[in-house]
Amino acid sequence: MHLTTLQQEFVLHFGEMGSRWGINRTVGQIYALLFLSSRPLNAEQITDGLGVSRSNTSMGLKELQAWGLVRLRHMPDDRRDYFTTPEDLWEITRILIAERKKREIDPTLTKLRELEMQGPSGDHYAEARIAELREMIELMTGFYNDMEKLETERLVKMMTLGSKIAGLIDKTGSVLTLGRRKQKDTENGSA
Amino acid sequence: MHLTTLQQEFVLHFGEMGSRWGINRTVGQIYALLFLSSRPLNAEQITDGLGVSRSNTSMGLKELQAWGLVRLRHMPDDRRDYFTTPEDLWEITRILIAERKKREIDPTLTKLRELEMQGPSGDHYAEARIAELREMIELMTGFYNDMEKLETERLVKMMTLGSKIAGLIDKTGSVLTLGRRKQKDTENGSA
DNA sequence: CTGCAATTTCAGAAATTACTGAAATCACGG
DNA sequence: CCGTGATTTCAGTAATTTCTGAAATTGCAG
Repeated sequence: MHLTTLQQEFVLHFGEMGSRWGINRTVGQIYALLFLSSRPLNAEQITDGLGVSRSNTSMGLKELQAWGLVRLRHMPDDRRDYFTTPEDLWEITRILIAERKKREIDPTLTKLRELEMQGPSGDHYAEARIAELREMIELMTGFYNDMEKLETERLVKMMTLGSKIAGLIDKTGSVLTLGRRKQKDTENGSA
Repeated sequence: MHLTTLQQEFVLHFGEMGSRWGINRTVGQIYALLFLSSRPLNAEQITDGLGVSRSNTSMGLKELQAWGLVRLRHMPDDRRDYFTTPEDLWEITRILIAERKKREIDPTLTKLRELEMQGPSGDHYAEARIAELREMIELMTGFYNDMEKLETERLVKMMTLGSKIAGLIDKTGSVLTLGRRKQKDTENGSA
């Protein structure tokens, strides 16, 4: 496996970023390599493409599979395992967000609820702060659940519209018409 | 500094989650302690509340200040530094998102642009994949920039509306009126 | 079964990251 | 200035995480 300069640089960058993203260098590199590869790769190709040990590759692939970021394929007349990343970037993004939520947020939400279940502690301020935090997380994860359900097409449209989308909502929470407004501007709302 | 059981548990949880959040245990614990504290704390109070070394506290506070998650206060007739977290959870959330974007996404976006600047590499597939990734990140960070500007009130409304917001957009990207629709349903759109 | 290639596991080594205590620096009041 | 308390720095150590090579396991073909 010879890597092009482009692949090299990309792979190294993902390796370096790995620690910030909560994965280790090898995992980042494996993912990067598969991401740029037009065909599935087997563990040995990855191993010598990256210059790491075979066992390290094995562990890295296992972790990527646990994240759902890498898939197993098989080739005719070859019993080795081949790996790919999902093609669709949106699918990848959804997976990433879902997994990070699961690992970084859900455990805390559970813990906060647990603490609230324990009843009065005498520390009113702390209790209030914990409740407030739980509520915010619930609001945000609720919103996430709604967005998660949307088809990609609609999400892309939303993102493209950007802040225009917020113009649709006034501060009371009612939805306003915007653009497409008929002749009479009389029935206006706030902004 | 004696911690209540509630504080203890919360602090320990944040310490454990720290590594998943890209901070170390002590930093997580310091933040947690300040978050639950109704009054500013000085470094010594933190140190013995958590049972870590004074120097560790100092480094942790420095990191939290670098994140913008902790603020310095001063008390009359006391030359020690006191620390608090911002009160407003939305402000905290904005800071967190902005900082994570800065650390986890911006460097990659820069790198991708850099790679594209290097011109043709002969690896069409990799080039296409990199361009595609850059475009998606640009779309998402662009959307983020728009959302970032909104007042909190509007954001909350948006999140509360949840998927209803997406109902406003049809797949062509035009904005539909929804609810508030006058008597004539004739001019309808898709959903 | 047996043999062999592919893969995984795992104990220890290597690398990285976090933490401490001692010394240095800072900053203010006298 | 000097002295004192507060804070930071930093070299060394401790703890944790990552990586390796060897051994174990898997699973398939003959």
